[in-house]
Amino acid sequence: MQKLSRREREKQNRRAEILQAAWEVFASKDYDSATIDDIAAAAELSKGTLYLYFQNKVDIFLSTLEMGLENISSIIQEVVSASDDPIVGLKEIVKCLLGFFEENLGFFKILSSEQAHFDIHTEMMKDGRDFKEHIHDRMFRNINIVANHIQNGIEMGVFRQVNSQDAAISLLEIVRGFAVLRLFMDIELTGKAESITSLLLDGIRRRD
Amino acid sequence: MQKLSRREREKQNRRAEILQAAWEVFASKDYDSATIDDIAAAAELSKGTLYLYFQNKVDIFLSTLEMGLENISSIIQEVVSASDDPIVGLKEIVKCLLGFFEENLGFFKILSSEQAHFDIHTEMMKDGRDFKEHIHDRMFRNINIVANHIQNGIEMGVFRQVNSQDAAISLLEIVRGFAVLRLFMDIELTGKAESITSLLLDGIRRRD
Amino acid sequence: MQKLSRREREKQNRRAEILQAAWEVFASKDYDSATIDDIAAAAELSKGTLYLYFQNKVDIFLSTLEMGLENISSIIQEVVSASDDPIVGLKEIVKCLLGFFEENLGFFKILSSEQAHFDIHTEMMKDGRDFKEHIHDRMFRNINIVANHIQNGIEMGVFRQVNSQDAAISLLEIVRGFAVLRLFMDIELTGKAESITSLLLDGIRRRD
Amino acid sequence: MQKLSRREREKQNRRAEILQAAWEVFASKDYDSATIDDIAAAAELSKGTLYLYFQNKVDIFLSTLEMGLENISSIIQEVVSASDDPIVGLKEIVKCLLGFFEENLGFFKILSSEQAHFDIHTEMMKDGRDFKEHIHDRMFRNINIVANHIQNGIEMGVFRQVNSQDAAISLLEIVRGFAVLRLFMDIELTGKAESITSLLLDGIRRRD
DNA sequence: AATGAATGAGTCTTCATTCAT
DNA sequence: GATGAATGAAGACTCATTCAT
Repeated sequence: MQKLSRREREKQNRRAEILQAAWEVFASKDYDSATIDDIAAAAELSKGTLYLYFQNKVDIFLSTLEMGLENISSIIQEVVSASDDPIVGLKEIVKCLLGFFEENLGFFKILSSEQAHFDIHTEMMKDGRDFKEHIHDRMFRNINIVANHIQNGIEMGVFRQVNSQDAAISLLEIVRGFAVLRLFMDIELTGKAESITSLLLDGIRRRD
Repeated sequence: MQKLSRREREKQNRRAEILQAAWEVFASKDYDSATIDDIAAAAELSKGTLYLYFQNKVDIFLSTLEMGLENISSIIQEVVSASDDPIVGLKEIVKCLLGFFEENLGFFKILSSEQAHFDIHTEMMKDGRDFKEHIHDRMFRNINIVANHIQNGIEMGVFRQVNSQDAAISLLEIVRGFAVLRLFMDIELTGKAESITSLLLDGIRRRD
Repeated sequence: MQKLSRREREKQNRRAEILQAAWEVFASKDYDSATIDDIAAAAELSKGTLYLYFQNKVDIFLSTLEMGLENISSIIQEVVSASDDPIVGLKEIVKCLLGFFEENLGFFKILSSEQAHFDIHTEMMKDGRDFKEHIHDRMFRNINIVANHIQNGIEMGVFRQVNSQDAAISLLEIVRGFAVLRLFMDIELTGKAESITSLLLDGIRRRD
Repeated sequence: MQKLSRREREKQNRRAEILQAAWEVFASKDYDSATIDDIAAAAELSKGTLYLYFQNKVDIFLSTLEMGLENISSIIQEVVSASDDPIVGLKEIVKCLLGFFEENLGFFKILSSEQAHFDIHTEMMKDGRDFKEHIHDRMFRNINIVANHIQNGIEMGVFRQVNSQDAAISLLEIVRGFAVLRLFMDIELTGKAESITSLLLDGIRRRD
């Protein structure tokens, strides 16, 4: 059992290595432009070997996506856990996400472009349905971490009685939106943190 | 000259027909999944005919996108023009956009998924550079119509001194974000108008 | 009948115009690279019109070739007729052919490249067989004009008893060969006349 | 290293097999008429496999040509090396070339028809320029082997002071020319050796 | 007679996937 | 477990030819 366990561990490591390679490839190319050969080359493995660890190309792709979503989760979770003040926490979330996207523009590109086509891709897998839900779960987990943070602020009396999930979605989408623009315009992403946070906290309506 | 003009008009009509067909196809499939045959079939024309009206597949795609962006422009512009009260106007913009996306979920899918890959796609065309800027212009036009509306509100003293372009981007991205969710969850998109507007206007911070 | 005859004449003229355009196109492109559109554009006519004067692409091509072969015939015939001295005449033939090829490198390219594939091309026409023989007749006419000139020289006792047709073929092929080289090397074609004539007249064996 | 060497050898063999198949296909069809499918079928391989050994169709074609030119080189070189007497050697060269073309009418067809279009074809390859020069080198190598033989004869005092390269070109083109005729007429190619050699050695001018 | 819009068969090329070694 | 040669289905694009106007 010890031996089997080591085997298992090695298998997991190899899988992680491949995903890391895939991450790099998908960061620079379209899903369709990226080839299995590209990934194999990046992983310094042969094409055939990839099929020992993944069902097919979609499997690799969705697993990469999953990994990315989990990374985001970790980051947000960490920030949330570290903050006592809901307002400071919110600012930190925005800042961290902007930073993460800035550093991982490539991956973020995938996330943005494929989000809307999950259904197509997941249908290409044998157990696609499960995978689809799995990815959705990951996405909602991110939303919910933020929503919980906001809910917490509401309960503490710092935030008003908004729909915390809607607010969380809004936050995440605004950040995503600026990151997309970053692909075209020469804006400094992290420089937008202030402006975004201000909008989220106080809106645009004037109070006398 | 009359005759020439008719020819020209017919050519434009045929082009529009093809774009309409392409719109339908791209609404249901990935850029890569959609084939020229699909579009030809939808347009009830032969493959070769498409190439009389467009350079290549990318040309068809980007032209479709352009058409969609112009549709959005018209809608926002119309709403903005019709409203005297900045706050009411803002509510209307959100409501209309949600409605448009609800009705054109397919197109919106394209917009979301390919936005991040414009550069790749535009590079595939001979005069791609021009096209790239062209599409970007269209995107920014949408942003600016909303930004101008907000700026107007600021000048009228109804909105506070926010960065109007950042606010416009936020508005558009929030709407887009909810539309993406609509693809997965069974939410009523237009029902979110109230919640979104409230957030945009007053933020989440509590005022006593 | 007068009217018909004018019609007929006009038809021939139009045909000739098209062939002239085709000549120019085939001079710069492969048979396969040259498109009907190219020829139509060069002739300043519409695609469809070409089909009123020719069966199909192969017909245009072979007719162009025929025209070219007839041009060569005329040139050689003229030189031969003008010369009394067989040796001077031979020199003139070589010089004129080199000049013609130099001026019509494009056409000569076609001649060289398609010569070997006549069979394939002629098979593509309904009455291809006739055409094939027709073209061959034209080729042999060229050979025979030169052969007759040589035969004449033999009978005059100026040339020795060689097989005059073989000699004619040799002459024509040497000229053709240098013209092919001209496509690659920077040689002055007409400058080779002396060298070629000398070889043809006296060979390479040394006489003491 | 032994194993690697075997791999390498097998790869070369497979390449050679494909070229052999291509040789046969190109012998019976135009460059454009011959399809990748034809070659794959002849090689008893799948289409895709060809692309593991060659960049594209042009690459296959030019490589086939290269092989053919090298075959000719070998033949001429062998004959030249074996002969002490320049005159006998010259006769042998003519005889051997006629024999080779007789046996390889198909290849010779390619050589003749595409010679004039090298430039077009080589431009279709990524490293086309190199290839172009490469093929030209091969062509001139053939010319030069013969030219050297003649030069040798001149130095031995057997041939007169002709331009040896021009003479070599003439020889090769005459042989080529007869081979073209062989495609149309029912002549026995090898039977022409005597006549050709006589012309080359002594020309057509009568000596008393 | 002239046009040129429409056609669709035909080809190269790519690439995910398999399987013998 | 790892390899990479072989496969073949699939798709963008071209262009000779037709035909309604």
